[in-house]
This record gives sequence, structure tokens and C-alpha cells, in this order.
Amino acid sequence: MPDDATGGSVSEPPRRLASDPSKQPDLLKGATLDEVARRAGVSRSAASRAMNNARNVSLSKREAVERAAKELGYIPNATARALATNKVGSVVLAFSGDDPAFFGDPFFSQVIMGVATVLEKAELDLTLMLASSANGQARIERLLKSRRTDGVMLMALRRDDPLNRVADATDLPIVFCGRPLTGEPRWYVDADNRGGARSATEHLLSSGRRRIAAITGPMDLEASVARYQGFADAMALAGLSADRVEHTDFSHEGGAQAMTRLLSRHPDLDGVFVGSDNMAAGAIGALKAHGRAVPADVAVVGFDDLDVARQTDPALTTVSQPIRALGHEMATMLIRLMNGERPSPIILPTHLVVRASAPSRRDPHDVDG
Amino acid sequence: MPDDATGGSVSEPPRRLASDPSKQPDLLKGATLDEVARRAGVSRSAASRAMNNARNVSLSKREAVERAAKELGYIPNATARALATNKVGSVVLAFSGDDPAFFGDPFFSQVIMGVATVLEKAELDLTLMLASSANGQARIERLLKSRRTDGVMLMALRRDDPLNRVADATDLPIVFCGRPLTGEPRWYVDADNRGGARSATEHLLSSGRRRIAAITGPMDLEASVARYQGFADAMALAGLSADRVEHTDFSHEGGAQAMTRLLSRHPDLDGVFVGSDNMAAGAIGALKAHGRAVPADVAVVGFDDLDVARQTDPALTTVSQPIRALGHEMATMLIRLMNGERPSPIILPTHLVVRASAPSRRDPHDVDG
DNA sequence: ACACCGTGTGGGAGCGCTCCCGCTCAGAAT
DNA sequence: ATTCTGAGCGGGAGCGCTCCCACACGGTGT
Repeated sequence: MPDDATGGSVSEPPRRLASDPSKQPDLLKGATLDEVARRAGVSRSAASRAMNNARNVSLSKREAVERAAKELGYIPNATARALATNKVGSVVLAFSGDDPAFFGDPFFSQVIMGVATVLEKAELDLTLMLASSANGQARIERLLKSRRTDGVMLMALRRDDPLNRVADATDLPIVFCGRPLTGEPRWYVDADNRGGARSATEHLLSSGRRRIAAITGPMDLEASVARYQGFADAMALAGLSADRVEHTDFSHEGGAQAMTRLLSRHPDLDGVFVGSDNMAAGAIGALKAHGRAVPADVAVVGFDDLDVARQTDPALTTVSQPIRALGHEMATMLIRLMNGERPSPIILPTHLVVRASAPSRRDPHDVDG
Repeated sequence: MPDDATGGSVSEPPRRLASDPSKQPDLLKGATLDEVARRAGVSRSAASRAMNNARNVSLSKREAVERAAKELGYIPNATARALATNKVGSVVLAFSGDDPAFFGDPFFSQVIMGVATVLEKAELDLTLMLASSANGQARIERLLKSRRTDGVMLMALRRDDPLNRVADATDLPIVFCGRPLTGEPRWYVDADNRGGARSATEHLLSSGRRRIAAITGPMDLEASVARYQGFADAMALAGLSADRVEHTDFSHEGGAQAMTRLLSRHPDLDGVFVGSDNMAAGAIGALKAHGRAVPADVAVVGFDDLDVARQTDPALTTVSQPIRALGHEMATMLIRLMNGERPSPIILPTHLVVRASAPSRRDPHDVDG
């Protein structure tokens, strides 16, 4: 056995993962702060201060450290820093929903993009957690207790989702996207679902429709309930009843089926407010299949203003909600919370986008029912 | 000052974040392994072994530790463990693309879900990184060097994406989703785009179409090129030319515009192979707008088999690719790599799904061109 | 001359864990 | 009895960083 320079002395305790410090540091592996300090001829403390541009570092040392760091390609070890500071530099975005297809909705991509934009600026990582309700609560509570994250954004929208209660089990900041039906959380961002639905319905009313029905999403989602309430608000104000309602999931097929049911129960309806664009697209298909012209016979208004709203035939009048802004505000709020601020909940405005499926007034060349 | 057993001697240096160990541990804050060990009456080493169910722990101690851990609600601190083991327990899924809307494609949600399923079982966290090409490379290289992750899945599909080169800058495992056009990476998973496109085109041919055009996605994407090649393969085999081609982005609108251009240049075409369902939906819209019946006048085949394929009118014949499996295989491969195995690249099969937009033979009651 | 700052500086403890190592002490082999 | 095992156990170093603290030193105030 060659007794080489790496230190073969019997008394010397072997280093566990020792890479020989006398060799040039492996650029792939990354240098340590110690190596930077040594190369710059300063103490580790001084190097640390220089890297975190704290004050109390002389210009000469600061420059020496910066040069050494650059030469070695030094990037601080995030884990070690996290252990020392008790901040890991990443936050979790948790989705809940037993239906995995739920996540496929472009709505989520948009939210994620809004979130990601903000986090990138704050140098925070985004950990994604797709949790079914079943094991979701345990999983996320483990995550929080393992101190693997600095904060949580929750999209746990369903009424009885156990995720709604993780806030009680931790001191970490949590912000909700949308209010759960079970009590209002301390911090959340939401869209003005009720107001948007109301103005959509008012639009239908102002264009002369009177026999208006609604198709809602699942009623254990706050958003679905709020949108229905907005619909009911407007109908009540017009002295009309809001009881032509069908509930379904948020899918295209669900919308089509609900529309079919509505048609058979209320063949005379002349307008329908649908709780999402996806369902509205399905509803339009069903209307056509049953020989109804849109908007001549039945006007349709959706909700969300996703791409699909521009692709239906006729294009969909819909309530636009600022989905990316939702993600943006959620991340911003979380960061505020992490900084010890106490921001107020945010409700983002929605607005109606008028397209062909429900024009402002009945088109002259439309057939009048 | 009570001189209690915890040691209040004046000379003793104060602990930095010391929470008084004589108090009952804060359940929200989480106990440490030391506390568990003390409560179980064993050494920290033994507690560690018990928690990681290593051998060399007597049953009695193991049970004592487990009880203590349960009573204290002990969850290991992930950061400390990561520092000690040099494994952080999370992997990155990085998307690149200057066009942020790109990410909105349901394709990505599906991939993410496939990935998430596998990672959950392996107790790995998923860090999402949306990187524009501009700063993406620097960002991801920082991420890798900061040892914040154990491996990377890259969806850097465009030809000159600098992300294609991060593999050279690290020793961490990297797997690609789809092959970049610039050379084949060491590890990747991909769908059989070329074969799928070929069988789609052959389907068109076998139903009697001869004047077949193609609409492709951006040609700096390997998938677009491969799909065009598959189209060209089939056409060549049939002795036909494959030069009726339009390129566009993957959007609905792009598909519609490309179809319109095709129609004006080749008014006599009777079939079109489209490189994505989204574009195909747009193309169908454009065909109808120009008075062509689908499939009577022009048959349309798409690629992807997303939800939209079932929602067009007529429903879209398309090449189904196993998108979730793509994510599944990608994550599985990464885990293998992390375990020191050297898996082979994977190319997943695609298959044709025949629907109304391109039936197997010209329908009897269709008008024959 | 003295005390009194404030800025720079390095030493060193500590974050919570893992894992190496050497010790002890049954029980099996001699 | 004596040696040999090996399972069980605790001590303690170490992962790479931050940050507290004590101290040195030049400059200002009495």
C-alpha cells in the first residue's frame, strides 16, 4: 500500500468523504467556504460576511474573497446554509383533489406561472405537491414538520378537505387560494366570483333574456357556491327565480350532460350562466345537438376566460378572472408573511368579456323566440 | 435563579436559539433526535439507528425510541439529514421555453402528474423550475452547484436551448424528456413521434386520400421534426410527395392560420396530418370556415390525444401518446440513475385512435370528391 | 495621559443529523 | 476455563454554513 501524500499516518483519523484538500478542488463538486477563505487569505467568518455582503468587511478583503470565489466557482451549499439559518429557501404549492384530472385544468398552469414569476425574483424554489385528500394531510404535515420548506400555498378548495386544517398544525406561513367553505382562513387570495357571476347574469338579463338557467360546478367548492350566489343575486334583483340549476363537475362532458338535463326540464329557456368555460363549451355543444341556435335561441355565458372561450363556436362570452394575478398575489402574500408582515386578504376583481355566445343585445338578424 | 439540572452555570455560554430544554418541547416547532433519545433513555446514535430501522438495535430500545418519537411527534429535520448524508431528497423538473404560454399546454400537466406519482412513492420532493432560455442555464447551474437537488429532469426541447448543455456542468443525474435536436443525450425518454406520424399518414392513405398535406409545429423542436419525418416516410412509401407543408406554433390559432394558407395554395387537398391536437382543432375550424366538410372533403388527423380531441366536431382521429407514462418513465429513470444504475433510454409507443375526423374508410353517405 | 468609542477581525460554537469506531458483554467454540 | 465471535451501544467527529463574541487597533473626546 503506497503511503502517499493524502495522509496515511496511522494516528490520523481518516476523513469520511475526504477529498484531498491539497489537490485542486473539483469544479464539478463545488468548493466550500473554507476553501474560498483560505485562498483569499482570510478567515471563514470574514469570507462569509463578504459573500453575504454584510458590513464590517474591509474593501480589500471583500475583493479578495470575491476574486477567490469566482476563481473557484464557489456557490454556497444551500443545505448547510439552511441548517444554520433555519430558512430553506423554498416554498410549497400544494394541490389537493382526489380527481387527478382536476390538475389538468389550464387554470392551474396559469396559477403556477404567476407563482413562479414572483418566486424567481425572490430566489425561492417552488416545490409542487399533488396531494390526494386521503394521505394529503399527513404528507403535508410531515413536510412542514421536517422543516423542508419556509411556507405553503394551498389550493384545497373542497369543503371537507383535511388540508384545510394543516394551518393549525404549524407555525409556518400558509396562504390559501380561494376560501374553503369551512370558515375563512387567516390569509387568502380569491377572485370575486360572486360579483363576476352577478354581472354575467345581469348581462344576460339586460339583453332581454328572462328564462335563465345556471350550470354550476361541484357545490362543495367555494367558487361554485359563490358563482351560484352571484347568479341568484342578479335573478332576485330582477324578480326572477334562480331555481333552474344543474350541478356537475367542471368537465366538458359534465357541462354537456347538465345542459341536456336542463333542456329536457326547461325546454323554453333562453339563457344559461355556466360556472366554467369548459362546461360552457360542453353546454354549447349540447345546445347545438338539440337544435338550439346560440345565441339566437339560447345565450351562453361562461366563467374563467381560458383559451377555450375563444375557440368555441360561437366564441364564448365569459367572466374573466385574473388567474396569473391570483398566483402572483398568493406568492407575494406568502413572502410578506415570511418577512413577518401581516398582509390583508385579497379579492381580485373579475370582469365580463362579451363575445358572440351572448351579445349585448339580441342581434337584429337573430330569430326572436 | 434556580440552578437546575440543565446547567445554569454562569460560565456556560448561552445557546443561540435555545428553547429551554426543561420545558415541554413545543409540538409546533418539532423535537430533535436528541430529545427523543433522552426521553427514550438511549444515546443519540441508537435513536438514529432505530429511526432509520438499521440493524444492531435491540428490540426494547427500538420500541422505546419509537414510543418516544411518537409521543414527541418527532419528524426528522430534513435539512440536517441532507447535510449529513449529502442527499437532499428532492429533484427538479425544469421547463424551458421563452414562451410562457407554452407551459399552459395540458401536455405538461400530464407529464407533471406522471412524475409526481412516482416521486411520491420514492419520498422525493418535486421542485418545479420554469426557466426562460435567457437566464435559465445560469439559474439551473446555480441550483445544481448549490446542492439543493439530487437530480434533474429537463424539458428543454428547442434546438439551441442552452439548457441542453447543463449536463456537462454537473455530476448530478439528468434525464431529458424528448431528445434535443443537438445530439442525443445520455439518458432520455421520448415518444415514438416518427412512427406515430407515419401510421397516422398511412391511415389517411389507406382510407383513399391522396392529396395529403401536413401542418407541423416549430421545426426547432425535435418532436415536430420527427412527426414531419414520419409523415414524409409514409408519403414516400406511397410514392407521393410530402411537400404540402405549413409550419406554425402549437396553438389553436396557429393551426387555423396554417390550414387557411394550405387551402389557398392547395385547394384540392383531401387530407391533412396535423402535428398536435390543438392545431388540429384550429385546422378543423378553418376548414369549416372555408366551406370544407370534415371528413367528407378533407380528413384530419391530429397528434397527442388530449381532451380536446374528443371535443372537436367531428371528434378528432389522432395519435395517442402516453403522456403520463412519459413523466412516469422519466422519474423512474432518474431514480435509477440516482441509485447508481445505468438504465437505457426509453422510447414509448404511440398508437392511432380513430374517430370521426378521419374514419377508416370514406363513409358511404359522405360525398365522394 | 486616560477612558471611550466603532470598525475589522478570527475563533469557535452551534444548527440536527449520520456514521465511524471502539468498547462491552453475551453466548458459541475451543 | 479461555478465546473468539458479533450484536448492541455510546462517544464523538463531521457535513458547510452563520453568527455571537472577544479582542485588537486607530481615532476622538476629556
